[in-house]
Amino acid sequence: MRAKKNLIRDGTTVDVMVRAIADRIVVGDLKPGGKLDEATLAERFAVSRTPIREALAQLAAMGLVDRRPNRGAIVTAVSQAQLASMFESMAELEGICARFSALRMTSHERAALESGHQASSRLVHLGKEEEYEAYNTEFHSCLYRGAHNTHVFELVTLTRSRLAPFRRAQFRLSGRLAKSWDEHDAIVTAIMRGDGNAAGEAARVHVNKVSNASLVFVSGSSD
Amino acid sequence: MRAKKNLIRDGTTVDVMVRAIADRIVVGDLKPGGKLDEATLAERFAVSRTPIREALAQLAAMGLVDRRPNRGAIVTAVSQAQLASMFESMAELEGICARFSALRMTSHERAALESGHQASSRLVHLGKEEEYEAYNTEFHSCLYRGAHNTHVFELVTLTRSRLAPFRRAQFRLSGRLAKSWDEHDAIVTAIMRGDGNAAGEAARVHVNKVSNASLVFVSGSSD
DNA sequence: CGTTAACAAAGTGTATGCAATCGTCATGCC
DNA sequence: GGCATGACGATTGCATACACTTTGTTAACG
Repeated sequence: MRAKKNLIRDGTTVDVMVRAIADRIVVGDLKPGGKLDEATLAERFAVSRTPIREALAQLAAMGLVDRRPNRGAIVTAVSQAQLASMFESMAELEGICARFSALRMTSHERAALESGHQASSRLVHLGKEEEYEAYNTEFHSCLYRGAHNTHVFELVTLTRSRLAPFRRAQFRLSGRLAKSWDEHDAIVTAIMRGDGNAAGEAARVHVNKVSNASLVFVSGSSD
Repeated sequence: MRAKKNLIRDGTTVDVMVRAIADRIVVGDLKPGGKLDEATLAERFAVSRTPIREALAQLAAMGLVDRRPNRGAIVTAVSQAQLASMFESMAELEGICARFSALRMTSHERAALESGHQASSRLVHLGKEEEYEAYNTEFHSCLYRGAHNTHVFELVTLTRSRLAPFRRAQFRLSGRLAKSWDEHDAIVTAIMRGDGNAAGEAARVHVNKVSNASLVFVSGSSD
């Protein structure tokens, strides 16, 4: 009876709701500061309030929504300062991952990283923004995994997911694609040399560039 | 006030449950791998299953419990490797905080940090472990706040809370108190000089020492 | 006319009931 | 005798109902 929905039924209904609501927030259907009415959401997704409540609790734990006791949930309004702090954190975390990757990646991981990186240059020359963005995600994931530190992986994944809505449009900036590749190249090169500090620094520089590119859009669109 | 029940009602019942269950886990009443039966917990705390469920969801988001669909929740069993990765993360995060603190602390924050640090030397000479541990917490909190980065603050606070159960006994090691103070001193000195890199390095060294001291106990007590 | 208090409506928080799912045990077949 | 399959029990997951808190509005009093 439940496996008939058009939604993918990976896990429990709560999980589906979490992703559904998170998507709405990320897409922009639900704006920062907007109230999240439990009954309305329940009706909209044709479920009861209980899974909605649990989903909101999880989203609150993720930081996507704010939940005041007895006063409902609202979409977290991230200030410019908070956003900047998150990007800064991201740069630091990626720096850590890159440094650890340079010191700890297995030969197999190194090979995969470099081959993917070299292959991605094709996407740059062809100007395939969408595909490059997909590869870019994979590239960074490689770094996170290569650090061989489960907790850092968690932290960096969490931060990245929170920043996802704001990172979307950065590749629209002219020349950003090629610059991104060059920055990746610096990271890969340092990792291949086993130079942890250089890799970390390169990664920090890279993310800071991305941050600036992204903040341009946000500052233009937000209040 | 709303405190008509015998229980202290700080916030919502769910919050109380979260803290209560988390306490049980931290204290050791609930051992890693132990099953968390919703009905049992509900009866034990004299509430219904609903707030227990929400509490478990939050605890799962915090990482203290694992929740398999339809199979209940169990206390997260942290492996030695995971624990090491968390301590390592902690060292990196504290390093970041110390570096930022060196560059960004206000004069008022610097003064508070140094005066507290100097005052703590008295606790070391008197061998007041309990009080020093309390001060130690405050010392590190100063660093977290001094970094002036809300997201890093969140991450480091989260990690610290997860490590709390394992950090408990470290000050029992002989001479750890004095060594801890010396390490603090190196951090404070670097921050006062405004030397970010030195402060970060000193903080990393410090936390790594703490990690080793703590892992000694864990390895001795765990499987 | 402004301020405050009380009431009403809306929405969250909690409790309980029912359905679906998973684990276990027993029985039958290979 | 061992393994697979089916049924039963236990526990989780979801839905609904009710109680309490909050907030906005209105009316009365200063």
